Amino acid sequence: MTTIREVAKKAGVSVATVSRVINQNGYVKDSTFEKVQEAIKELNYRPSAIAVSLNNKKTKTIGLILPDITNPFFPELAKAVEEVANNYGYTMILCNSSGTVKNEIDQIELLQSKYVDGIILASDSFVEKDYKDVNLPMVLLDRGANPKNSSIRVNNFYGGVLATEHLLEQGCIKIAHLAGPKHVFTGQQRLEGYRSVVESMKWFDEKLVAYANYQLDDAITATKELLNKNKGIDGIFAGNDLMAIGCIKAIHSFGLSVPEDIAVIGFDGISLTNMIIPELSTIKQPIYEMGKEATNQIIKEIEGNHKESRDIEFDVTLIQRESTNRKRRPGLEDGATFKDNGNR
Amino acid sequence: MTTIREVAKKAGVSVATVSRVINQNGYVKDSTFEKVQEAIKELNYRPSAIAVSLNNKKTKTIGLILPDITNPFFPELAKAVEEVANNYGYTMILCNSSGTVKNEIDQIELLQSKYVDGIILASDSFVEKDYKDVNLPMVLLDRGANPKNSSIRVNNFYGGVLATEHLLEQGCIKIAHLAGPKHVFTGQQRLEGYRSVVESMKWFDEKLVAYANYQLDDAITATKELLNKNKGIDGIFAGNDLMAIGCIKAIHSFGLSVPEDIAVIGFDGISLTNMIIPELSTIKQPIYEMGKEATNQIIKEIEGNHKESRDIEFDVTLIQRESTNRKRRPGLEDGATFKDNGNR
DNA sequence: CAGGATTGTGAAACCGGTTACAGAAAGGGG
DNA sequence: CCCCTTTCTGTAACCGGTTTCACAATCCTG
Repeated sequence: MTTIREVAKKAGVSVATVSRVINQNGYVKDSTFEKVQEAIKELNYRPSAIAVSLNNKKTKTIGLILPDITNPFFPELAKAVEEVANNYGYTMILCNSSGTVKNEIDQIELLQSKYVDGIILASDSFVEKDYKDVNLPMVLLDRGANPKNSSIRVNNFYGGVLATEHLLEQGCIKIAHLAGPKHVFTGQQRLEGYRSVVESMKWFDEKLVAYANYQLDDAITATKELLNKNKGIDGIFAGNDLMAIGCIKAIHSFGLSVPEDIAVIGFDGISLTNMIIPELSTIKQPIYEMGKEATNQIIKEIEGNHKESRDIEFDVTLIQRESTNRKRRPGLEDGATFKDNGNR
Repeated sequence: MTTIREVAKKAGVSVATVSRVINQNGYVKDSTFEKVQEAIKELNYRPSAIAVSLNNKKTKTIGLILPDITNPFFPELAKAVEEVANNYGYTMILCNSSGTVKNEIDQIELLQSKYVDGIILASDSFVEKDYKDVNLPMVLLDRGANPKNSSIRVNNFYGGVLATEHLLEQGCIKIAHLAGPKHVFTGQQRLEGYRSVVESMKWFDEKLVAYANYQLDDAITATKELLNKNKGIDGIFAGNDLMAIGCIKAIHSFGLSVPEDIAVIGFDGISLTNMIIPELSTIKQPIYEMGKEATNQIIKEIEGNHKESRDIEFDVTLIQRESTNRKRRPGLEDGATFKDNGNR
């Protein structure tokens, strides 16, 4: 690798001048500028990002910590972060925390010692007391608010309301909720949304709430149990899309069908939802937007002099698809399956 | 941030001694060692990774370049890379190339100037002449071989054979192939595998091969076209799982069902395949293993003195699920749908 | 044309570590 | 007790840039 001193020698100037040419600051005579540029080109010189970082204490790198990149919610987020970061000349280090607080803390330590300029923490545990000595910009995604850090999230409570009311509108008269883990912020909020709608209804019963860990397999087990313990369930609001898919699989395993026997709605709006059959109704979060905004915010905090932290709440939207479509279109027999009649 | 000099002052020793304590090399008297350790603890000192890197020209960072993290094949790969890298004390920078060669080259340049120690290039374009002046370890994933770099891949040709033969065994008598993009290595190989099995058959016709870009939407369009142009197709081998899902959706839109009317098999073995209904048969690649091995190899090349590059080929396996299950179980009417009879 | 402002350039300190080297202290053998 | 190892520690150079400061050259103005 060529160094700035070699360039200086070749161009017959000092390293200071070369540095000025590279950063286009300070006074440099036109003819000198040319000479240096030429030397740079000839030697195929690129300044060492490390040496630069050692001076200005910026690495142009941000860390993204998330529970598990294989959870379909996160790739879209990661993509947004990476793209926006790249646009601003930053690169992104990705860390899977597996959702445990210990890993999260380790990852934060590691990122700090690698001198990332900021961290986006998209993990979901509640704990925050342990991050006390993180003194670099950090934005929180999908977590409880915190006076010190900016946070990005959606109105999970309202989403829960929306999902539940949608099932009611579709004529469901006994609606269960498959909630996310108890210690997870988003899961709690969505559950509260559901509860606020149904708790006054006469059919409501605490047994209609089950918990699972936001994963498919766990959701299948939990749904089977739910259906065994309760008679007459005709709608399920699942805490996320992955679990909604688990619901559907469990329902099918009982010989029932979706949405005819039981309508199912998820939460998140991952792209998976329109890949499965039946296509899944869901409460959509603007995932890409959230990642984009988180990245904008972290970069603003890194580069801005004033570090005003902000709380940004995005809206969720109901996406209605087949899995909750119980009001059949006129002209179709009840129970018939929809078909696009292609052009064959 | 505290520096090594502050620690030295606090412990009443020189920076050299502190450095010796940190790296546990050289001679240090026990009592001095203790003193220094104590000072380190008290000041909560962590050496700057940047300063260290400046000396030894290692950043303990590897870059992973892939076409698109939202393609479900890649998160699993990324996870493997990240986990193994972490185990060895490395962190991972993630880059989406969007599959274009220009971006790839830009990303490689960027990673080089950030002094990553090695790169895993999991992208799929053919071009390699442009990487001539990459002089740091690089392993190629799912690409054509290259004498200079190690490569990891599966036997895509054999996978194509396996998929096609499986459809034949299931009684299909006119099998189409929805191939990946023409310029992509894996797509070509899989197509060749298919072709080798069917080209001698009397029903074979070039019109049974369609191309799409490995994406869902594109696959839907291509499949519709395929079905319009050919009569009597009863089996489709899709170049990857995402396209297989597109196939199924297209088939449904024609009012046909899978696997009764048309059997469908994919390629990759992403976890999505057992989420959809019907569950998708596929040719499974050991994705996690591949990522793990790629990372092991890159670290070996980084840390090892000898840089023997290796070509590693993994085996693919046929996973049979509902989407190709045309040999009904005894006792079930033809055309009936399978149901687990839960315990309700 | 004198003298201040502006422009152009280089030497050297600095960022925060590692390490070669040299010298001091302690230990061991004759 | 002297001398030679071995153990211990500090000084200073170095990694590859940026930046301050001082000084030189040029320009402008009265």
